[in-house]
Amino acid sequence: MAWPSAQKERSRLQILQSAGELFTAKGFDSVSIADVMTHAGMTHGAFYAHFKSKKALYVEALPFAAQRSFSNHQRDEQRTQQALASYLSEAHVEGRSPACPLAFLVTDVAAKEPDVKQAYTAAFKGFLKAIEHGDTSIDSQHSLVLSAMMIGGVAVARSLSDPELKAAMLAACLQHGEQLLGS
Amino acid sequence: MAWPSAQKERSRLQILQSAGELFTAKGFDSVSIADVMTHAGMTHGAFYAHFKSKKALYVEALPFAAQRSFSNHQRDEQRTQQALASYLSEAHVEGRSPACPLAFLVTDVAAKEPDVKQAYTAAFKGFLKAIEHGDTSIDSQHSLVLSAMMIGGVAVARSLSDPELKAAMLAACLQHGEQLLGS
DNA sequence: GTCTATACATTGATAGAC
DNA sequence: GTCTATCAATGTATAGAC
Repeated sequence: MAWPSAQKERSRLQILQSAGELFTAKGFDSVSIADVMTHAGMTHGAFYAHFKSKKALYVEALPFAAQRSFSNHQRDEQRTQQALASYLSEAHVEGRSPACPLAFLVTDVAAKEPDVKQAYTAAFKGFLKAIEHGDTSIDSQHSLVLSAMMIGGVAVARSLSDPELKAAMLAACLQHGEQLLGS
Repeated sequence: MAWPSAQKERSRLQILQSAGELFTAKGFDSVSIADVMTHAGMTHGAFYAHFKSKKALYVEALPFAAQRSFSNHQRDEQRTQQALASYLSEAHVEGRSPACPLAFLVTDVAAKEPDVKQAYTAAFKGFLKAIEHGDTSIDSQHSLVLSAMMIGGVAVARSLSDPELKAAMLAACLQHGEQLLGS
């Protein structure tokens, strides 16, 4: 068997990047393969030279987007407090910074096949590790609480039509999160 | 204009009930009108005598399902601690008790039209009120944190493939929630 | 490997009989 | 008001030319 050419690898990454953005922003079902491919600069026929199905793409795009989001919100190595504020910001909720699929796709994943849930679970464990290995000390129980509040806070904020309530939600979660990190 | 007959009203409620269950369990896009109508004991052609579109049904089914879930998890009037435990239970996550659309559909609503988000927002405000008007005292900031943690905890738990992590998540949120209610 | 074209299934919504 | 039948649109996946 031959290796994939460098060009093929580039196309593949383009597709993953495109899918990560679009799935996270609009949800799996609301994005067509044609959407993904157009946004990646190709036509939809080329898709199946890289992935065997739309679901297979989802399983790979989810951790890909998670990685991108993590390294963005946590860009200063391990400054956990900074990462918390960045995560619970309006910029994140509005999608102006690379969005976290753990928050944007929680519900989306729930009713899907086991391998999709496994991809989510793996990414979530990475999320927990990042919280626990930061520059502040937190036990595993509180890291679970913190993650639920961060993901829930962002997800709920995103679904609210009332701007003030949205802002209040993010502020309350941020403040409580700082408390959890400082205990 | 004439009133709706009692029979029409019954059919309408059947549809709302069916849609509430199915949308909450599988998400809006994964459920067809035919699914809803079959589950309601009718054929899909009859749908448009009651609602003008699938989206219009969503806007009505969401608060309908929320109401049903609330009164179930909070069946003993205002015993907030009990309601918390019921909400953060595996039975709820597995969908064995009437599921809360606020948790099961957070992500689903986010990318949809403003009126859908308004329906979600209204239901969420009801959720907050229920927390604040319970038998324990909690300020509005902590009720926001608690709601984010409850919704996030249930939503994340539902998307995890690892049973132990799922149980740990629910247990951690429950314990911290009791703490929040008792301060 | 990427393109255009198309097969095939699903589904939201409408039409007309009863 | 509910039924059966059907239209029109969308979207996954495949086929074949380049």
